[in-house]
Amino acid sequence: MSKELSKTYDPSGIEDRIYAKWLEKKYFHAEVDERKKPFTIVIPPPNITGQLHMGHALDNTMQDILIRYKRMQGYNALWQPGTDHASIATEVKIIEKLKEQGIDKHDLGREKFLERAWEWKKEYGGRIVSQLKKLGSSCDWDRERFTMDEGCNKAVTKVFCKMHEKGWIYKGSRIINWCPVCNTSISDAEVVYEEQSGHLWYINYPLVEADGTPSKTEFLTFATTRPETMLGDTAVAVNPDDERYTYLHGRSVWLPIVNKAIPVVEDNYVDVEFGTGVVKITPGHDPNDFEVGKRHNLPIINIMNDDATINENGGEYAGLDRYEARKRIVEKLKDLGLLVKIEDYSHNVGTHDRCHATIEPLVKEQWFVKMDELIKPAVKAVQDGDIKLVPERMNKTYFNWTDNIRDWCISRQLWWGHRIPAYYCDKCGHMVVADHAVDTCPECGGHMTQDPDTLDTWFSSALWPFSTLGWPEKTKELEYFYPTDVLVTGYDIIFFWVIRMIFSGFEQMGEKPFHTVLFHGLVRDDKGRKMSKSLGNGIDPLEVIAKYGADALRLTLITGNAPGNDMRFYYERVENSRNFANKVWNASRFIMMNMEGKEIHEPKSLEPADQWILSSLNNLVKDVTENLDRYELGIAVQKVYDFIWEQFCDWYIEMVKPRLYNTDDAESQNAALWTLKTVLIDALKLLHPYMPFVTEEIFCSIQDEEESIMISKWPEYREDRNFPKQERDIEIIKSAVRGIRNVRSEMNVAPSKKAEVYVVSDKVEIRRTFEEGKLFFASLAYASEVNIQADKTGIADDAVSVVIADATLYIPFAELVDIAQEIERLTKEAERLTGELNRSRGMLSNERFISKAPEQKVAEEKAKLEKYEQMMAKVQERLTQLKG
RNA sequence: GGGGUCAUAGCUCAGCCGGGAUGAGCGUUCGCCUCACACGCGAAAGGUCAGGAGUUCGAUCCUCCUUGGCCCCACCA
Repeated sequence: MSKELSKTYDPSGIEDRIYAKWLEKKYFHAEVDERKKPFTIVIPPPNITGQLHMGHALDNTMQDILIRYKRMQGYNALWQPGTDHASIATEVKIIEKLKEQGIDKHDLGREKFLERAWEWKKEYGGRIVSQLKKLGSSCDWDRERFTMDEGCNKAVTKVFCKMHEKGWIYKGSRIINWCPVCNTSISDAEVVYEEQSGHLWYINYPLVEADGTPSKTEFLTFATTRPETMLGDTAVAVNPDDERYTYLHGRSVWLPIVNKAIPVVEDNYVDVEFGTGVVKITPGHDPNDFEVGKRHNLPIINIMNDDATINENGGEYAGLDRYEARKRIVEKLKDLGLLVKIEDYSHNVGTHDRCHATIEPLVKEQWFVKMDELIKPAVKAVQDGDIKLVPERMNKTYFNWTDNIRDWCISRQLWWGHRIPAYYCDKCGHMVVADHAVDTCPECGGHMTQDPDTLDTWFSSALWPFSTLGWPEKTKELEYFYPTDVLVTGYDIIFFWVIRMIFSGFEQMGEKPFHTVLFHGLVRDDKGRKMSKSLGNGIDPLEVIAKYGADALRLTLITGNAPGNDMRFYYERVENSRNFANKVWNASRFIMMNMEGKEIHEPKSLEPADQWILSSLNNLVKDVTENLDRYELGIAVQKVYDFIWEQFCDWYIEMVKPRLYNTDDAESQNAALWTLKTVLIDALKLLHPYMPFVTEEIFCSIQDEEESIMISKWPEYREDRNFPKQERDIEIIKSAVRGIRNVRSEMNVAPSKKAEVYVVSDKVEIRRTFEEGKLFFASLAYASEVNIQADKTGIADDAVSVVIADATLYIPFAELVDIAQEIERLTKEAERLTGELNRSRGMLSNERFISKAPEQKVAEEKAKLEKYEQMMAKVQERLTQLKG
């Protein structure tokens, strides 16, 4: 049955072999089965450009834990996998690659470019998937999807058409964020603000005289960080309540360089406190100015080309880069004597989250999703707890966004992505939005051309929970698995993705996409810095797997961290996880070695130690299950870890060794072996979601009945394995042993010396249990035998005499340290009990409590009070005894 | 400007929404290669739970204030 196992656990080789077996047996595959309850998770689709990083590793480990746990609990567990086309990220990559070959995207043309993109997808798109497999992810790979596969495309087009019909998708000319490097518009969420040091230029505009010419004496001073935008100025604004400038009302100022008059407008947007209290208004290139312009009907002048060079509206500056134009305009203003001063100024500048180029606000015609109505059910669902965010504090972040929501700019000037299903007539300009290609204009019969733009990559991700299950077709999968259960993701994409999935789910399916969102934090480096390519501080999960095994990596990512918090990753922690895998391995190896050649049967009677460990395991099962149900993955596994290492390995296995080695008592030996095996198997099951490989490997070696731990049954709490008395007894024995070890260590007793311990105690249970018994702790130090014998000598009650190296020590039984410490402890205990007694008495003398609280509560309180009083009496008695 | 979050052992962090700081890993000190495991075993040292005030019989946990980090959102020209 069992075979020779190596001394240390070596995950390499084992993991791939086991994963291949799981795949072959189709354990990951879920079919619709009305007899079973579904449990569904959709994967946050990794980008096809992606390489597995620590964030993925964490995210997918969490999902795998939940899905394996539920699968073992008997749910029909589906982990729906897939990848994301990642419109802009991929396009950028392909452009880069083309550049290496000296090819420009536009020279290649759209069609050829897309061919390259698909080739690229074919070549690299599967890379991340194979990396996820290395991690042990139990995704149903037969159902793998892609955001640009046929079904998803259908879903996207359908949603676009539906929402357009409803008026919730519209085309409009608005100020948008323009990335001059990527040459596309981007949504607000994609803008990241970076602190940049720049300058504040104070500039004078001359007032306009009554005859329409610029004044030579009267000037208006204002400050700007972007002087070049003056080419597009169409007004100057002051606050209507600013008394300094009331004289300006109704007047105009002269726009130098451009040489024309522009009006002074009054608007509350202007902050009286800042700068000079005067703002130049450039509606074409500033979101706030755009709003001001709308309020005052100001013309919009676009002065910039898509590549952020100045266009023909910039006169002599046309063709210059924005920064070059800035330089020259400042020089010119200086020459004109209109430059007042330059201050150093540090301010936030919007940049593109992909390429970090400074974004340029531009007025362009783009497609938008109207958010005000769409967002309502999404807000309500979280408010009502219909969708739970874990940890709960994420609600605030969520509402912070929904309360300030703006329309979503969904069109991108990119080629790789879902092309907008809008068609325009070349002749009359008529537009048709349709879910099929439209060639001829229904109005004039002219030729129609499709909108060149594609959709924001998050548009398709928003539909992911139902598009992957077959929507818009009415599939049995959709019926059965939707709504899904838990979504696991990082808090950093709550706006990009989570909210958009929620409102899309309600809008398209009429139902939430999932009932729980489990957020995790960022994985940082050992110094707490974000892992990034530019810093070069990223740790490759695949390297960690290669060196320590996937189990060790998984355990490291899950422990020592509360939900939603960022975590630091460092190798010492991985080593600890690896050590734990090894510990489990060796404990199992020990048990298997002792099982060798023996027929183990369920014992007729168990010894207290066996009952103790079974009972502890029983509690553990309950604890772990409860914590998993609360998504406390870290706490749950910590408990398994402690149980296996401390209770099971350090105590139980050591306690049981004499029985294993004693061939005279076959019954006792069998009971010990049966218990070892039983406890180990259940503990392995509890550990399996976290460390799937090592647990599977051991499980398959130690028993023949079942072929895989991953489809075995999750342990359940059993009343018949609840032995509270034995738990207490063994705890006392443990504290006795600890006390003895303590004394040994402090007295520096040579390992070869034998320690004899005589217990004289009124603890009847102990006496009965270990009467003339022998506890052998090989690990105590060499040959330390602890004889616990009753009534050996007549020492005081509750004390132990330890004979070590010919000296006899007396140790108080309760603590087995010394009397002073016990007195201290008891004094504290008395203090605590005083508090408890006061509270309890207070409550019971409170009429309102007596009259209003449920009877059961009052009874409980009374019982408590009685208990406290008894405890207090005991403590007091013992204290006087000790002091006396 | 708005919001969140953190401050617990030398380091990194847990601590179950008021009741003995039970802590964990790493590190440190001491003793051990004991026939599962030195990726191990045993023992120990180390914390006025940031500071202050309040509520309470009782606060690391609740309220307020102060200080110092981190993050998100908005963005003032």
